[in-house]
Amino acid sequence: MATSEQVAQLAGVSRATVSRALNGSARVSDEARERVHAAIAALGYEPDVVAQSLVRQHSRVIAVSLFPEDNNLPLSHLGQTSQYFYLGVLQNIEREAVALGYDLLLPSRPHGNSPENYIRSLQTRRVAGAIILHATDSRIQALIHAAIPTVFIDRKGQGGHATYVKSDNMDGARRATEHLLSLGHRHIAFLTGQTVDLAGMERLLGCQQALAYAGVAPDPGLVRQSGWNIDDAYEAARALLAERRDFTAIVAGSDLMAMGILRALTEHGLRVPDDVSLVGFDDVEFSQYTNPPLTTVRQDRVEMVRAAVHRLIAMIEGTGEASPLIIPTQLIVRKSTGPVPKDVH
Amino acid sequence: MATSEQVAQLAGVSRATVSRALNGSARVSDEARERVHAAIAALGYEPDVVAQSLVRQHSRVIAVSLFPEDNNLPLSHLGQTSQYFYLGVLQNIEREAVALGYDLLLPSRPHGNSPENYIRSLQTRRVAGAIILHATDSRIQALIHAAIPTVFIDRKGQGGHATYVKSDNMDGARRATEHLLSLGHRHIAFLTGQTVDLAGMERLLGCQQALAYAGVAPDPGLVRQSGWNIDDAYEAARALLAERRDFTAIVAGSDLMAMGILRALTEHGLRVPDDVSLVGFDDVEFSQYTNPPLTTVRQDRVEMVRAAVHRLIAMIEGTGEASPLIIPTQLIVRKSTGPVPKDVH
DNA sequence: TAGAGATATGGACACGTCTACATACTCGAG
DNA sequence: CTCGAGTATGTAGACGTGTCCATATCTCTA
Repeated sequence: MATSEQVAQLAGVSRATVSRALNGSARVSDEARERVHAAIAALGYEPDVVAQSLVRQHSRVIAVSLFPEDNNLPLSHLGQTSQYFYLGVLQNIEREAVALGYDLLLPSRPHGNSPENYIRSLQTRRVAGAIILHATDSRIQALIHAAIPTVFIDRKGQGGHATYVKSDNMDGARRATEHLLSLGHRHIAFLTGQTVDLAGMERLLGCQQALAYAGVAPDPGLVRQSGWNIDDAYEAARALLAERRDFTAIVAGSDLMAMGILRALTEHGLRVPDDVSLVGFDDVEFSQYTNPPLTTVRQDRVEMVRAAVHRLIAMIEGTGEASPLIIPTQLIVRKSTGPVPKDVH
Repeated sequence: MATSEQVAQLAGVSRATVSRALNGSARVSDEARERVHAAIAALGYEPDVVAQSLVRQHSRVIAVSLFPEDNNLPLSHLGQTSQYFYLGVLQNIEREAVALGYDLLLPSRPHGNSPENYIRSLQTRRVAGAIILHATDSRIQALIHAAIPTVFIDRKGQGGHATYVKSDNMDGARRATEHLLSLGHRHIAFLTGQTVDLAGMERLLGCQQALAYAGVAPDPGLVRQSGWNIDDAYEAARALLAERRDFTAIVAGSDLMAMGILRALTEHGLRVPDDVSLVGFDDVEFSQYTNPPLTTVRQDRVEMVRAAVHRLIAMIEGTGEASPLIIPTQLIVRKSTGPVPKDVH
């Protein structure tokens, strides 16, 4: 591990000149620059990132909060969307950040998970900014209050150094519902995760809005909440079926939930889409492999993450805008939706 | 952000005493220690991790290589096991590492993805060790050659500062095959991913070993390789079916591949398990939700990661053993396997 | 030719922490 | 009382880099 001192010695210049030749902060003669680069190549020198962070008072590191604050839940309970959503998000974050020369950090929290400790751990690591996927309201507030550039994904958090990027959940749910309405469905159930989660509430509202616009009276008995995972949705669907309610279509809060619902319907002897139509949300990779392939609302993960990373870096480097962004969704029609059956069961 | 200087001033001692009181490297009087801790509490002081890393010449940071070296492939082509395997792995790594006070880092590679550049980026960041999931042979060799403590997951890499943790792929495949043999199957096809991948080769060997032990002559025409993803397996299964070969059971190289195969079988009018039995590998969460639920070989991800992190930290801190570990697998019998049909199709 | 201005470079300090060494103090034994 | 051993603490350098400031060199003009 060569140091800039050794480079300077070999090149016959001072360390200051080496530093300038590398960072281009001031003018260096062509001759000196050439000698420095030759020495760097000869020694295989690379600047010590840690020392740079110390003297520059900040590092090119972005903290990522990918898992819930209390990372003790099984993955299947990760959160509002499916767990499988997040690996794709992380991969995209990695690709974008790495291309821009930023490291990703998942910091440890030696003193516990309180918002204050989380902030402090970011500060002592001289993190340049943070991308937050799961966060309680108190952590959101703490991050906004601290002067750390932050972008929230799928959470609304906005302030001096914070902004957010999210999908247009309401519009997506509206489109899913309109799709069902256009197929003739009038009795549409909505099974979602907790509406305390922003996405859950927005998707419910979008669904209700479409019904209202079409002049269909909403039936409160057809709206159910459960956990966002397969099992809970399965149970919720079974409960709904047991009540023998009148419906010909279901909008699910997520693709995973749709899979649980699909299973409950199949076990109950109902065919999809012949007897009941089903729409999911997310467009997880598996959705095209369910039986039947799932009609769903696609979230644009690539664009979501691209926008988040670029907004964060704009905030870090003080260039460009950091306004919130709502990303459009897209209805993907596959085989789980069809015309309303002639004889309502 | 308070510094140790300010703490020292408030406590009426020198910076050295503050440092000693925190790190316990030498004796400090009870009175001084108490005053220091009071000052720390009053100022909300926390040591600067960056400065510590610089002076200590190492940091409590573990680099994680989660994605393929060229992170430009779609997730569905991630590698030998399914992508969904890896989020679980990362979550477990996070939980273990964070509990032990280590940060996780996904380093950027400013100068490209060559093994040398990767090593160098780890060194300049003063990383304490690395956990590697995807790696080419050349990167494995480079890591072993560098003096960075490393644990490979599902790759065999061993040397001075490197060891590995992997599932017992051969035994798992053997068990899966024996399960089919015990159900009466004699014509068993094996569809796997590339056997250049260690796991692919081992699983193939395990399958063949079980056949040999049972005295069943292997049919080379029933062994196929494709990509590890759903689509490629689907195509491979279709090709196999088009050849009208004689088989009553299939062992798939992974659960994802099994899903593609399942689809091909279903489209071909074959029922699972009535006409053909099917076994997967991995026990991805979705496997219990396919139709029918998939019989598969479970890899113990939690134990795998726990062992990897603990081995790495043992190597970093110079305590404990760093021997390779082969983790047992477990056969999970669900509904995709059944007795051999009376009339072979 | 002298002086001004531009340009190139080196010296020295700073970032925040750890630690080897030196120093001051305490206490008991001879 | 003195000396030595043991304990507690302060001083000063080190880690590897960036950058301000001063200095040296060069070029051009009056």
